[in-house]
Amino acid sequence: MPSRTLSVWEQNLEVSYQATYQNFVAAPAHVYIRGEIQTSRCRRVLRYLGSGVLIQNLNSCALSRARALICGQENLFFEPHKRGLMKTPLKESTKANIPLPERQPDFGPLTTPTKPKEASQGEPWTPTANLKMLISAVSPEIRSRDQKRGLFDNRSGLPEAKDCLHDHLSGDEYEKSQPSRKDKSLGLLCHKFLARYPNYPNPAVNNDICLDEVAEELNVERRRIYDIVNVLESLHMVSRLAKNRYTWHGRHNLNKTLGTLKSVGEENKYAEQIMMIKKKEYEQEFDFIKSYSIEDHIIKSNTGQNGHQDMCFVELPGVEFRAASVNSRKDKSLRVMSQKFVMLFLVSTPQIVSLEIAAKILIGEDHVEDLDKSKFKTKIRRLYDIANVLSSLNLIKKVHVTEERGRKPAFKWTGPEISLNSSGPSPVIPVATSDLEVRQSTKENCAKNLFSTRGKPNFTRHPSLIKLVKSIESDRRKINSAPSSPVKNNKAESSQNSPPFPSKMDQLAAICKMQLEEQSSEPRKKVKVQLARSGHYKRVAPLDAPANAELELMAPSLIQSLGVVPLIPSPLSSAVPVILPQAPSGPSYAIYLQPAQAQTITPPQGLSPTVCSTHSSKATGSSDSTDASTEKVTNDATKTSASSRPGSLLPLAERQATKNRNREAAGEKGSKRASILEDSGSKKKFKDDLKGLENVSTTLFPSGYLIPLTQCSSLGAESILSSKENSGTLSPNQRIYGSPIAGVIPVTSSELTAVNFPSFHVTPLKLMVSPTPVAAVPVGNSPALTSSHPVPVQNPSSAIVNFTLQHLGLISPSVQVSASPGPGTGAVPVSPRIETVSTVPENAGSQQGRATNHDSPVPGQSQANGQSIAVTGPQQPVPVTPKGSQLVAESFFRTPGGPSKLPGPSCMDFDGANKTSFGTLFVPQRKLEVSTEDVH
DNA sequence: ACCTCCCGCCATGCT
DNA sequence: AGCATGGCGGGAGGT
Repeated sequence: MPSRTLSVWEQNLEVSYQATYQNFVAAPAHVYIRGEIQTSRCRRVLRYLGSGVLIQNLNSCALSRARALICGQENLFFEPHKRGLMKTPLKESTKANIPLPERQPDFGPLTTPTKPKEASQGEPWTPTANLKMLISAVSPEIRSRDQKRGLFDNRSGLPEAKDCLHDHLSGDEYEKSQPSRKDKSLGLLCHKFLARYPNYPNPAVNNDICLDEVAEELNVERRRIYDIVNVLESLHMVSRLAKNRYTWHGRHNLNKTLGTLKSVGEENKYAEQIMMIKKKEYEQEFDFIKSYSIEDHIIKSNTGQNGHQDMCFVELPGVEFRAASVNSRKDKSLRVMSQKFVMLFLVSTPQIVSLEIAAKILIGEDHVEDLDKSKFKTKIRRLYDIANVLSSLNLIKKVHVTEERGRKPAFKWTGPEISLNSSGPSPVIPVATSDLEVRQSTKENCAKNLFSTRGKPNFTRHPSLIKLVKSIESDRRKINSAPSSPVKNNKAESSQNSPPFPSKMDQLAAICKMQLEEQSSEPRKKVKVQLARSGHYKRVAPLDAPANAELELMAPSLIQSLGVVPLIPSPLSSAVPVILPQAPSGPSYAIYLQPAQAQTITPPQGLSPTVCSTHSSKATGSSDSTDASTEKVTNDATKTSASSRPGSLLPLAERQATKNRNREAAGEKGSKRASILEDSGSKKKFKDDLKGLENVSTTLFPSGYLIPLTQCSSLGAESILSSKENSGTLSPNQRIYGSPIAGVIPVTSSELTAVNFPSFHVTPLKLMVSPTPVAAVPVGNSPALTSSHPVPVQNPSSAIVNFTLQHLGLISPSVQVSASPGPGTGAVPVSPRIETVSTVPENAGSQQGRATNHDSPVPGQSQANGQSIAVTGPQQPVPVTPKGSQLVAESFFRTPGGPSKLPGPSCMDFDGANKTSFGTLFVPQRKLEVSTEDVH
C-alpha cells in the first residue's frame, strides 16, 4: 500500500514545505499518514515531527489538507522559535511511552518542554502514535509487520491511531516489544536524520546541526548520531563546526566528493586489489597455491600503499574537520573507512562490492590472514554500519553476490555515476553554495587541520601559535577574496554532466603516486628503520604503510645525501594531508595520508591543484612541535604541511566567503587554532622554529609540503610567492585565483624564479607529516595548466627538490637542482590533450564495466589491466618510461645530491613493475550473480 | 548457524 | 574532572 504513494508527494510536499519554512525548519521529518486524515491530526503529526513530509496513502482530501498544512496555508506550523518545543514533546512522549533507558532528561535550554498541550489534546495521536507512524513511514518492514499485527488498519487512520494508543496504553509490553531491532536500525535512524535536512540546503540559511538536539529528537543515543555523522562527513555532506555542532551541506558537494574519492581510489589501485583478492579466493578454491606468493606480494604492495593505512582521509577544501580531536583519529575513523568503502564502489567495474572483499581491502596490509579473525569481524561490523548510512543516502543498496561458494552479502552502487573526467573537476558542485557553507568551517578547520594532533605532541594552544593563526587567516581571507570563485561554481556544476576537463593532472598525479607507491613497498622498511632511529616519531608508523614509496625513496636519499632527515618524522602529525590538484576551477582536495605513508598526492581527476600556500609560514611555525631532538628539517616539513593546508584547500569561493567571516571570527578562531597548535611538545623549540620561520618566511616550504608538480603555473607560483611573503603580500594569490577557469595564470617567470618553482604549483598542502613517513612530494602535474602556461615548467620533482632544499636552507635559492630532464621535466608541459587520449581507455573501460556490471562475469581481468592502464595511461601525458617504477621513483626523490631525475609526470609509469603482474593476473571468472531481489 | 548490527563500555583527547 | 568522540566487540534479533 504505501509503496505507491510517495515519491511524488513527498517531493511536492517537501518542496513546498521547504520553500515556506526552510528558514526555520532544518529538516522535515517524515510523516506517515495513512488513510483518511484530518487536518487536526495532520497538524499534530506535523508538529510532533516537525516538518515535513512524507505523506502516504492519503485520499485526495487528506492530501489537500496535508498539503495545505505543509504549505502553511493553514497556520498550523510551529514557528521557528517554537521548534524547540516541538522536539520536547516528542521526547517526553517517547520517554513516557517508550521505555528508553538511554534517555536522559538532559535538557539544555533548548529543550524546554512545552509539549503537553498537544499531546494531551485528547486525541488519539499521542506522540507515541506519531512516532510509530514515523517509523512505519520509514520502514516498510515495520509497516508490514504492524499491519500484520493489525496495529494499522488501512481503512482509516483514526482508528488505527486509537488502536495504537490503546494498545499502547493498555499494555506496556506492546510498547516495549514494539521497537524491534529494526526499528532501531542505523539505517532507519539515518533516514530520519536525513529527513530533517534538505538535500540541497540553502547556504544562506542556518544549517547547523546540533548533535544533542538531533539525538534527542530522534530518541537515540548520541553515539549513534556519531555513526551517521561520521559517514556523512566522509562524504562532505556535513562538516564539523564545533563541539556539538555540524553544518549540513547536503548533497552539494557530493558529486565532487565522489569524484575525488574515485580518483583517489584509482590511485590506490583499489580495483586491482579487488581483483587480487578475488583471484586469490578463486585460487584458494581450486587450490592454486602457486600464485599466492605473487599475489601476496602484489596485494601487500598495493595494500600497503593503498591499503588502508596509507590514506587517511580525503578532504574537500571547504569541508574540513574542525576539531583537532577529530583529526587525531581521523585515519582510523569510520570516516576513512567510509571513504574507502565508497572508493571501492567507484573504482570497481561492476559496482558491486562484497563486504568480505571490502573488509579485506580495508584491513589492508595486515594480511595476517588468520590472525585477525576478530579484526575482520570488526571490520565487517563497521562496514555494515557504513553501508546502512550509505543505503539511506541511496548510494548503495544491498544485494547478494552468488558465487560458487554461495551467497555473499554485497552492496551495489546506486549513486551517481562518476566518470573520471567529469568527476574530477566538475563533479558538479555548485560551489557557490557549498562555498558559503564551507567558508565558515574552513577557517576554523584550518587551524585544526593544520596541525594534526595525532602524535602526542600536539600543538595546542601555544601562544605563539595564535599569531600564526591570525596571519594564516588573513592570508586566507585574501585568498578567499579572490575573484575566481564564481567560475568555479559554474564549472563544477556544469561539469557534472558534461565531460569534465581533461583531468590529466589528476591522472598524472595518480600515476606518480602509483609509482611511488610501488617503489615504496620495498624500501619502506629501510626508511622506517631509519626514521625510527632518527627518533622522533613516537608512533612508529606502521611499516605497512605502503603508500610511502615516496617516503622511502626520498627519505633515504635525502637523508643520505643531505644528511638530514627529510620530511618525515614529524611526530606531530599523524596524517599527511595531501592536496590533490583539482580541476582548474575546482577546489583542491587534501588527502591525509597516514603516517606511515607519506604519499604522493594524486590529483583527483579533473582537479587542478589549487593551493594557496599562503599560510604556510605561519602554519609552519605553529606546527613544529617536534621533539627537540627532531631535526629542524623535519619540523619544518611538518610545519609546512600543516600550514599549507588551510590555504590550499580552500576553494576559491570559500576563500572569498571565508574572508569575511574569518575576519569576524578571526580572533576566536585564531585562538582556537592557536590552542590546537600549542600542544606541540617543546614549546621552546617551537618558538625557535617559529622565529626562524618567520624570519625566513620564504622557507616555509620545507619538506613538509607536498608540491604538486602540477603546473598550475599561476597558482603554484603565486602560492609560493605568497608563502614567501608570508604575512606580507598576498595579493598575488588573489590574482591567481582570479583566473577562474584554468587556474592557469601565466605567471611571470620572474616571480617564480624567486622560488625556483616556475610553473609548479606548490600546493600547500596540509601536510601532516606523520612520524614515519616523510612527506612525500607528490608530483601531481596538471598538464593542463602547464600547457597553457607559456613558461616551461620544470620538472616538478626537481622543482620540489629545489624548493625544499632552499627552504631547508640546504641550498641557496639561487641554486637549483636540475630538473630531471628526462621524462618529467618540464619537458613538458604536458598538454592536456594527451590526457584526453589516454583517458579514453580508462573511461571506456570503467564505464563499460559499469554498464554491464552484472553481465561481466570477469570484471577482474579487464579491470586489472584496464585500471592500471587506465590510471597510468591517461595520466601520463608524457611517454612513460616503462622501466621499473622503482628506479624512476628513486631518481625522482633523489634530491639534488642524488640523481635528481624526477620523473615528472611522465615518470609515473609504474606500470612496469606492478602492472606486469597485474596484467598477467588471471582472474577467475566467476559467475557474478547479483541478486537484487534481496534488496528492498 | 549465519547474517546483521545494536548497544554501550571504555579509551582518547579536548575543555 | 568532565565532557565529547568514537573504537570496538559482545551478544542478541532475524532469517
